Amino acid sequence: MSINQLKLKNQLCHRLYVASNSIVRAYRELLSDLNLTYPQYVVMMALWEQDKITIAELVEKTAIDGGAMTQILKKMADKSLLIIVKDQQDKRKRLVQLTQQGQALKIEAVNIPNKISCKFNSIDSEQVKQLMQLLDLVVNDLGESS
Amino acid sequence: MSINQLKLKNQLCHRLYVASNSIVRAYRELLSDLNLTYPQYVVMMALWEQDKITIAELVEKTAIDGGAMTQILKKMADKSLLIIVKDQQDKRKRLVQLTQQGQALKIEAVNIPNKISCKFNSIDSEQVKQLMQLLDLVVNDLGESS
DNA sequence: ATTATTTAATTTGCATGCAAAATAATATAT
DNA sequence: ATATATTATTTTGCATGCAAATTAAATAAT
Repeated sequence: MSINQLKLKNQLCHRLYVASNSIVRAYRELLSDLNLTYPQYVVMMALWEQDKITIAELVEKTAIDGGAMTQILKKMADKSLLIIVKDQQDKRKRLVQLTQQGQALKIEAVNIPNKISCKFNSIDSEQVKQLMQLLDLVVNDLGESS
Repeated sequence: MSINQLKLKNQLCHRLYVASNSIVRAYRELLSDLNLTYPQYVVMMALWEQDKITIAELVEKTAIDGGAMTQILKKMADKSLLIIVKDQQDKRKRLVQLTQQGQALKIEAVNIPNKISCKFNSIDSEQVKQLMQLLDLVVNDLGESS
């Protein structure tokens, strides 16, 4: 019983590992046109939704590691997609703000979700919704312990 | 329409990204007892299923990148979990073989799947099965292009 | 048989993910 | 008010994931 559970075929985690790498890989070619990595794209999406937020808020929204976030933002600032300014009220905090170039990139990114959707032939939008709901349950169950 | 699709909340990929990191993180504490990282654990599971296979077969089974696999195997060999021997029939190939220590580790790992299962309170085994099936569909749809 | 092609692994360089330590600034406690 | 604790961010070190170049060995082609 427990021995079968040790098989890769029966493991949710390995499925997630493979699926996550697989879909990020699918994004990679589309994102290379925008000169963005996937985590950088996630940061852009978060900022397109709400601009001028703190790094902590960005970490919260994107679930990207804080240590990695510092590096990612630095590279994005080098590409003039955003600037990082000190919060005058609380000098520990830093605010991330899109440049015009960063805002403009949204127009080029608008079609990416559709292009990705086109790759899914054996799964309909209802199943995608279902999948996302199940994933949320998994994350919630795991997130409380940490 | 397309604009809503750009929101993180509506993106399957970001859900997968978060879920995958989240569950690997959950494994991390359990695996630290065995002195294994998650990818190393995946390699062990593959070898517990079938020992003495080529590196290419291991890459195929685990979906771990070939370049990374070289490094991972090197570290695992350093820990005396396995040895890497040349294939006498085809000297390009190398065979990966568990040591006694590597085989013995399986006994300590048997309980890990159960310990992980215990963390899932809001999802039953039927839903896990469903989730795995949906993930397989996603991977299949994406895998064919590459 | 010699050359060209393909296959199996390794190496290299870059971008995270993450834990842990270090910094800097604010808030708390006494 | 001063010492202590907490918060926000950065830094460091290690382990991948991945693309691209490299090396070695087996195959195919002429």
